Amino acid sequence: MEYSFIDIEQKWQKSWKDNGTYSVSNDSDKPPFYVLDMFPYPSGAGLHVGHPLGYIASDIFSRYKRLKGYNVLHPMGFDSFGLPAEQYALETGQHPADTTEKNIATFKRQLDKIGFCYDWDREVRTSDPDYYKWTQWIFLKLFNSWFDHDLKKARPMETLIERFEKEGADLTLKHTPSIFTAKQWAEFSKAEQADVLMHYRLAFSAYGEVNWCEALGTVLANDEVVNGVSERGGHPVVKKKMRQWYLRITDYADRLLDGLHTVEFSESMKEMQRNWIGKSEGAELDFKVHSELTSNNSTEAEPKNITVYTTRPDTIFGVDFLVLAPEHEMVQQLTTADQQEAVATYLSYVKSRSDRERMADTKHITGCFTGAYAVHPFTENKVPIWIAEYVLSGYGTGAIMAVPCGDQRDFLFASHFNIPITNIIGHHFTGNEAHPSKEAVLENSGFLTGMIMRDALPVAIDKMVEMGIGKRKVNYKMRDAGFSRQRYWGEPFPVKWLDGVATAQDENQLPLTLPHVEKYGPGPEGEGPLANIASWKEQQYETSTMPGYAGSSWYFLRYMDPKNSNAFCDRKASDYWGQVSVYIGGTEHAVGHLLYSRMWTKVLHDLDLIGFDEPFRRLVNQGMIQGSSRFVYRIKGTQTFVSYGLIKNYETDKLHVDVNIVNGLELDTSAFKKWKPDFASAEFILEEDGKYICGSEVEKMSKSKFNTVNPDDLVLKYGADTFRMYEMFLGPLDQSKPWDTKGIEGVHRFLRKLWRLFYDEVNGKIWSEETPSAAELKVLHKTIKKIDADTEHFYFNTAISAFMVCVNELSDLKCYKKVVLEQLLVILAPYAPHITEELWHALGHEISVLDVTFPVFEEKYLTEQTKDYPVSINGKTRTNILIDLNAEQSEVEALVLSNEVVQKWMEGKTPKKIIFVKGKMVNVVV
RNA sequence: GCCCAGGUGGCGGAAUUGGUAGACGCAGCAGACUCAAAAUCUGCCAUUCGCAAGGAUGUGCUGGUUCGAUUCCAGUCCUGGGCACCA
Repeated sequence: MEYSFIDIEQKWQKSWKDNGTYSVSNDSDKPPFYVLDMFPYPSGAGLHVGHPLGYIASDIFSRYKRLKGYNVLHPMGFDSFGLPAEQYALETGQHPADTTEKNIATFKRQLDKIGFCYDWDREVRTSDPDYYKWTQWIFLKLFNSWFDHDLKKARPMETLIERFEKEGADLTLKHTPSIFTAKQWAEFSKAEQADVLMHYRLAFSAYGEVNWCEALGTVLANDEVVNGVSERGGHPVVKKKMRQWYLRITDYADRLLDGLHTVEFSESMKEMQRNWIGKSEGAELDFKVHSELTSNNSTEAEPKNITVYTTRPDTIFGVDFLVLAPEHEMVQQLTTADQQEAVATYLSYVKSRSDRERMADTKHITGCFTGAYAVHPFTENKVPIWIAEYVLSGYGTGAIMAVPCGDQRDFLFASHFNIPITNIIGHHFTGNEAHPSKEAVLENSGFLTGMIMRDALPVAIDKMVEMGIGKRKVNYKMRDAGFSRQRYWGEPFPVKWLDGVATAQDENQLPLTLPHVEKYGPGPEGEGPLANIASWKEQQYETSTMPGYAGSSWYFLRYMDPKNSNAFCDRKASDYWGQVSVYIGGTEHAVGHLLYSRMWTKVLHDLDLIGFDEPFRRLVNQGMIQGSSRFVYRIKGTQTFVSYGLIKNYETDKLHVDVNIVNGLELDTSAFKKWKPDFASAEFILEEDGKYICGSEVEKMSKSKFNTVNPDDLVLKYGADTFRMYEMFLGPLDQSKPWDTKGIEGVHRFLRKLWRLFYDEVNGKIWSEETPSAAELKVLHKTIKKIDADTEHFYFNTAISAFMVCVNELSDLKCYKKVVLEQLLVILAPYAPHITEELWHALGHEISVLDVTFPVFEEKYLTEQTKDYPVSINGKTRTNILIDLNAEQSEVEALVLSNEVVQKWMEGKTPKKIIFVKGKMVNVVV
């Protein structure tokens, strides 16, 4: 009897569906276990082999936990708001809702073929009004909450208003724009009060910079800006200030850091989040602007101080200049008359540069002197004030004190502009490069001279505080998260602008549904497409929409109670399931999505809406499946293609070619001619052996690079079980690897070989009721042990090789015994659910192999008496000697030294030392 | 530029706690079965010297620690991911 995977897979997929095998109840005696995938954005290109990698892993794990006796929640849904659907709408005029619907249908059909155990009754879609009603509802919670720094938690705005009514605000209250008394508060106008409150709301509105493209009249995503111009049309892009919504995630910075101690994320993942949050401790320090300036710019009465942020106040005596971010608010005021023109030129240059360019391009040192000077607070020397793009306005105070002898960027800047460098660390500073250290002894440093820098740090701060020119300051690299987009395909804000005051809508009126628009282009003044709708504008609704991450910041909660129309998630449901037990997804979400969803969870927890404040107990990262692109080389201006080995002789253009018409590196030239009409008349210059060899490169898998492989084709040809196991067999889950279909045959052969343990071509059924031998039980239990441990740790590639070893060994032993085989089926079921279900029922079982218990490994079958010890002389293995496992050092030494090979290598010398590690090895040192 | 990860045969990878480098699989080679093919089975398969026995070299590169290093440390090169409006 043949292994006909197509029939088997169809049969069981239908059976599981009909019997509701995967439906999950919130009411069970079993302990809950929640396995979650990062839900996909349903792109128009459909699923490629990269998508299922994590889904297969989570599916295996879910089934494994089910066999281990858990009630497993394993849902799937779609992150269906987003930019690509809108861009597609712009190009084709098709409504994003329609294309999204279509794409989701394709995704679901493709996912189902792979045999995942999702409970589709719990599916969520972020673009569904029944879903985004609750996204808007949570937004209102954020809007109506503030972060109480005394209690370190979010509280309703009413509590803050009460406080203002009773006590007003003093400087101890973070964020307050001014100090006021209770009486003054009462006298504020509504707009003034709203303005103060806006400084506290967790979702707030403020002005911020966006990528502005004048020619397109629209705001662009970073992704849409390539080399400083718009991707569409290649128009110039500049930064522009616009009113935006933000989430006050910075208030949660410390809790986001602390929370990392309570979760199982990889150390590198935690490290990335810590670096993103970027907590640093230092000081803010005021520099007086030199009085010369007042005479130059006499209109300004009093020169302000420049406040810099530094993590190294100990290096204060090494300050040779100050640098302001070009966007710093004091730049205009500081610039002297003769520097006006130079500064203006520099500012227009900076406006065209992205933050990324500004940080990455350290080879070109740019900057401009303002003409102004500050006064050093201790030496009273004149310190020139510069502006430069390497100082970013968003970090610290947007101004730094430059210490060239200790900071490499400052050093390069000083060298480039010939600014004299003060040395405060003696011989540590060579004059060729900066010496960034905290261990050097300070010289030439006034009251700090003679101290080690590390010790001088607090002394310096104390002195600055005492003089009233500085204070300790904790700083975060993380900024508040931009939360609005001038786009159509996202959640509308349930907010109206009444007399310039953002006014939250009543939650009973939710959802505020996304209205239909005629065109998807921008509104006037760079507003979103919603601004083109007269009725929307008349009602004074906010015209921007929420960003992609809004819906994905809480979807894991909705799965617990997906149909609830009275709450985002019933408290009983979230208390039953609790945190996500294991969350699986790519590291590309390391900082964005994970931080946002962690923040939302903390807010919901603070407001007592859920019982946990970290969403994900354990995080498993899968690597990216990369595409292996192939290239052909066309001689410029012709239809002649040159094989890779010969391209040096010609001037060629490099073109992507479909990987599916290339075998290894050899192009199928006739398939190539048929591939695109343009190439029908293609001619080739071939290698000596008559082949056309393609170039290759590893890149992101994408339709435009013609390097995608569709899982449907593979499932059709080899079956879902083979496909699932092959994806897992490729390598460690967390490692990125290029896709190569070549090896899939091996896994398919393995499943057929498994099949032949049950069925013989001639005799049909061959399994027996015989009692297994010790050797057979050893093979079985060795495998159970390995599979159990590897599955728990997501080491699926080694688990699969253990299955292969097991089936190879059972075949060699001609073991067709039911007792052994049925246990093998159970442990294999998570990996290959279809074939195991088929064989399990063939063995006579009525219930599904999903609902049995994972076999228990028993040590007694594995115990060994002896070991074939590797014996090395001076660390080089020379021979193996079979020794009793219980043998002690002295016995072993005697056995080893009497060995012929050992004696030969010892060349008659006496051993200095014999190292014996029980159960491992012996090493003789001569 | 900054942050994170990775670099082992022709290829994907294994060695999970410092202890026999190359498990398992692909590709390849030789053979068995077959009229033939497919399927299946058996053997070989890091490089190099050697008829062989056996030896030397070998985990990106340069050093270090150790009886012993793919594994630990320092430096360096290369590749991939992220860097705040792609998701």
